[in-house]
Amino acid sequence: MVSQLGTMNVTVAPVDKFREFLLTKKMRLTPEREAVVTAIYSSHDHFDADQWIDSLAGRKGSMLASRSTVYRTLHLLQEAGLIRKVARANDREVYEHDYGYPQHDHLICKKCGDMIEFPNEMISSVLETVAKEHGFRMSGHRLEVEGICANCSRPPQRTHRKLDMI
Amino acid sequence: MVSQLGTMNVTVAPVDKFREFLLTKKMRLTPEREAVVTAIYSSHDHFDADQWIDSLAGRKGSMLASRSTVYRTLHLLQEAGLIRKVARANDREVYEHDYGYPQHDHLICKKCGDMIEFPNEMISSVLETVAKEHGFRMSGHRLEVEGICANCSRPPQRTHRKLDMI
DNA sequence: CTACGTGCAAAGCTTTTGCATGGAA
DNA sequence: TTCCATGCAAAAGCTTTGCACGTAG
Repeated sequence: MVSQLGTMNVTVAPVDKFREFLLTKKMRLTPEREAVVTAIYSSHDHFDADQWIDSLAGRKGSMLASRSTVYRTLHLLQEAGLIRKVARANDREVYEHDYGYPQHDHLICKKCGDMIEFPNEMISSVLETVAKEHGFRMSGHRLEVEGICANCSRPPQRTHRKLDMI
Repeated sequence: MVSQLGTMNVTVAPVDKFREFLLTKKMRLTPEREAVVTAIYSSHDHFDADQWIDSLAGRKGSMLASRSTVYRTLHLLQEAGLIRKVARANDREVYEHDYGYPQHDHLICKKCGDMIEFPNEMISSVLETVAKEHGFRMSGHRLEVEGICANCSRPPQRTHRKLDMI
């Protein structure tokens, strides 16, 4: 059957893929692990551990997963190929979905911190060539392009407020 | 006059460039800062903070620069464009010279940790195109290609010892 | 005399780990 | 019963920072 997740070009939902992965390691898809996966796949934004710790372990009464479990699950999800580290911001690892979405890298604005995705077929093919030349078995890459985004490099021109006519 | 540093294609020695940079910030090239620069530029290997802390702050009697100073100087050297972060290994930032050497990126073996440099003109030009398309003012990039190096991917074939014939 | 620098030690932060408890098979 | 998992709290480990003292100009 086909996935009901419109934008994704996969047939197996992330949670299911994760379950499969866990099976191969004799591990279980616990409610906690499921909560983490669900949370992470509820949106396609970049994220770091803390975000989910806040929302999953934050509320005292109804904890969905503890800090430790979030971290532990993040590792598992990486192994499973469901997420990957894309950058490092504020001393935290930044992750993103790595399943069901086209390959891309990021332009990172060092002023506003915005991360702009761009497709990386060109780069991948260059890297494959390079790797082959070196007898290097490439398994992945991480490319952070640093600079100032269009918005932030606009001249002083005060940040558009309601009324912009003097 | 021309640099006496054979392999480098610069006319101003690193230390001097650093001094110039410091001047623009009303800072001084202290003996400690000089020691750090000298140490770092004594070889072209990749390095992390700890390496220099060990060798500069290690000996009790004759400390050349303290832990704090090494870290502080590393930041300055980055600002000055003399070094750059290239990767992250063992939870430490890995730096390399970023002055007087041709642009390149790295293939990083996740087995032995070896870092293989390769020229990146192709990649840079792709990135410049991409950046332009997004009105992004690129100032640099960091590319880590992960995989297994030729050496490590060779079949079991025991690591060549002295006698390799049975 | 004033501003810049340094070393020391303590603090900061994210991420990891040890341990006792709890639950699925 | 036997593992696999979790939460809590403490530990780890790199890097940063506050502070008091020195010292170049």
